[in-house]
Amino acid sequence: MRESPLADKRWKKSKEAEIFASWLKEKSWAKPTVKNRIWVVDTPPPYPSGKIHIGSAIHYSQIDMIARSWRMMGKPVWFPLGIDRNGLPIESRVEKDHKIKAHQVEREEFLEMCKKKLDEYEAYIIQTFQGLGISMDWDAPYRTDSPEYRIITQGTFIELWNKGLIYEAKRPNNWCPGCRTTLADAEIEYRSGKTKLNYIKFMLDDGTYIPIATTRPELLGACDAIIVHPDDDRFKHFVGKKVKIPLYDRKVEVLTHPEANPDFGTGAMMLCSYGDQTDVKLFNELKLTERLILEPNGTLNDGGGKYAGMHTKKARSQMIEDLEKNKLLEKSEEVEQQVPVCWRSKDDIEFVALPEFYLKQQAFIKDLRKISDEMEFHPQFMKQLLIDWMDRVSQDWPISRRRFYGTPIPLFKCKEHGFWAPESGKYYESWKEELPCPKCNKKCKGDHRVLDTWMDSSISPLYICGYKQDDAFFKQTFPSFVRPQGKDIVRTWLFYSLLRTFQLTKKRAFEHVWISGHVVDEHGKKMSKSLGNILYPMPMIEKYGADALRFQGASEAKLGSDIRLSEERVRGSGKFIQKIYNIARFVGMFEVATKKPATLHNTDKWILGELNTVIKKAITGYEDMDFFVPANTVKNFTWEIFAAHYIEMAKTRAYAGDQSALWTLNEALKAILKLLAPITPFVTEYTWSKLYGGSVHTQVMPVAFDVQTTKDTQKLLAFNEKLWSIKQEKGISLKDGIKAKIPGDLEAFADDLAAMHHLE
RNA sequence: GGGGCCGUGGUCUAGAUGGUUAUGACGUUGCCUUGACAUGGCAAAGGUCCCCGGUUCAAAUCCGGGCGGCCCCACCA
Repeated sequence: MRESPLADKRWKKSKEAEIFASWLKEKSWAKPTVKNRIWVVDTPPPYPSGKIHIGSAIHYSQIDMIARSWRMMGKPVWFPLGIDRNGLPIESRVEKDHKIKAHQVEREEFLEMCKKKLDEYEAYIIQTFQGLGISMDWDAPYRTDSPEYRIITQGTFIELWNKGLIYEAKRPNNWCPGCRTTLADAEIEYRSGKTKLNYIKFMLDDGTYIPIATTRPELLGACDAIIVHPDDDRFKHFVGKKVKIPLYDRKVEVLTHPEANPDFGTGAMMLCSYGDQTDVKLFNELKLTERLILEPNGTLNDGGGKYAGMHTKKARSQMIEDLEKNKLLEKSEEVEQQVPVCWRSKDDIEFVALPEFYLKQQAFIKDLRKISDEMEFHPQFMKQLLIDWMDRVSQDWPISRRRFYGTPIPLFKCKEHGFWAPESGKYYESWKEELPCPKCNKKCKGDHRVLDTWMDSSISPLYICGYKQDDAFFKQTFPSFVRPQGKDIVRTWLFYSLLRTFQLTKKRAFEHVWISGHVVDEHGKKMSKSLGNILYPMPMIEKYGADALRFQGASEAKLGSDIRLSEERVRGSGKFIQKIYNIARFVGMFEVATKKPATLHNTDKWILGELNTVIKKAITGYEDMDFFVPANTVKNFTWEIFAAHYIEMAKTRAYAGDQSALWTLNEALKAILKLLAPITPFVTEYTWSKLYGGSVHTQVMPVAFDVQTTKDTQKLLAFNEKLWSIKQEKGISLKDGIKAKIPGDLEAFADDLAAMHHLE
């Protein structure tokens, strides 16, 4: 017996910060210096938005569990931190905060404002992540807006440009009026809402009319044809005739096309440039005259006639009113509609044709499908999200954005020779640079546009592996070990990363892809401002500790399922953290027995046998990166069997100094601490270092003990519970003596059971 | 319209390859300061495992159909 090295009666959460500080000081997670394979985690670079959702906190904690557990399985893991700093949200933030519009100030000045804001938000991310105990390489964070990173982004652009995989084209595309930029299909979401389907009369000269149904009357000014189905007898006599566009003086022809569904609306539809993708397709197919009546800010231009200057929504209501006045509106009915919106600003998407750069992707789908089969998905079923998206890619990727805070497009335009790319390996701020044309030596202006931010984030697996920076490191690391990410960005980050990596290397980007679900509230509802159910990580950490939050994140749901979270649940997990501490405190009361005794007591053999099963199951879980398995397996064993039954049985021998009991207590505790270390890094580190010295995180995962797993567990538990129950019925204390017979098949544990229950 | 996931006590949840009293948490009730732990321990109450049919000696677990929920995808104006 001795004073337990764990003097405090309770686990103090304030220890977490001290422990983290010492990890930082020792640079515990620096880039491995080994000669062979290095296991690189392609961390999702968080975007500094000023807030951190508790879902992100759980998400990154789980990714940390991947890094920690694989380190403890003997792999040299590098877990870098990246910060995703390019893109629109920061621009909107700055515009709001300073009450300006980006194009109203000098570009240089605007960029500086964005950078300052990003730095501020970034510090908050780092503070939160460190509070969570995340074991990233804190000395070498990369930033996607740094010149070093942008050199690589631009370098890969130039490489693909030179290969002929990037081209410029003017075609109607998704346009976000709020963000004033073209968007890729992957950046579009759909919002369901009610809208009016208006039945409008297109008059013929003879006073008859053809009715068409539309949800977008504001585009009448861009109408260039009416179509009806070829087999639709109702409109046969209209085909080939000219009808007058309501509210406008122009006439358009009635054509036939199978795209018109006789069962929808009136069966006749108008084609306008551009109401939706169908319009885009048919304008092209029928060679109609394009009229672009929408301005980039979402208002109508002169093509809108007297509605010029109005925003589409205003124009719509005004025109409906005018149609009604002129008796050109048959009726309006409410319909349910899926409206495409911008995934960032949630503005309604318009279709606008502007010259943009495109990266070829359709031609690579076949190869990417093959590549997908070479990667292991955790969980397996998430692979379907990727396959589904690839099956639906219908056009090339528009990659240029008419914004400011992004990687400048490294292209220069010669009036005579067109666009050309400079040498890679240098950072080009093209929008303010001029270079001589390589053909005619005339000064060329750089392009003013920037790249879609997915163009830079999608090369993270290449960047961190040292692509075009450190060939030796690249050989040790590529393809990277694992891509962890949320399911919501499969069609963007995952798909684009695979595409870009394949185009540049002809290889898969990752060995493993790990995809997690969302964190939702305790009833499975999405956390949102309007529901008032949002939780933030820092208050939770301060109240219950990072270990409690992390354990909750690991034990609540299987990999890929949504994780339910509430303060109640986190508090519940905190109890288990305390339990671990109490068990360690108990074991610490005895001198550490490091020498294995020649023979082990049957009770000790039994618990080690049970522990063997737990070790095997937990490690299988870690290999599959599913922390639900180790978290719950180890917790149940530790609490329900090891603490509740084994410790009580072995206690008397422990106090008597029995070496078999003491050795077993220590070895079992060590195994438990190691198995839990990736999930609850703080309490395990503290107790391990106090009892055994050093860090639990540099240990390797436990291996099975040399004992047979017995079938005694259920019988032992039943016997103990029976006696506890009897004592309760009799109203006597647990320490009181009782007469009872030990069943024959528990004879091997007779002495421990007799001592535990005070059998007479 | 297509696809995915799912439907287990008041609430939430576990349950490869079908097998005796269906797991755990939170909550509820009762007892207990037992030489780690009262922010604890022990015990107890509480379930038609969504419904119908099938396969089987045996189904929460497999198959078919239905009902319901969540999510993703999709150009029906």
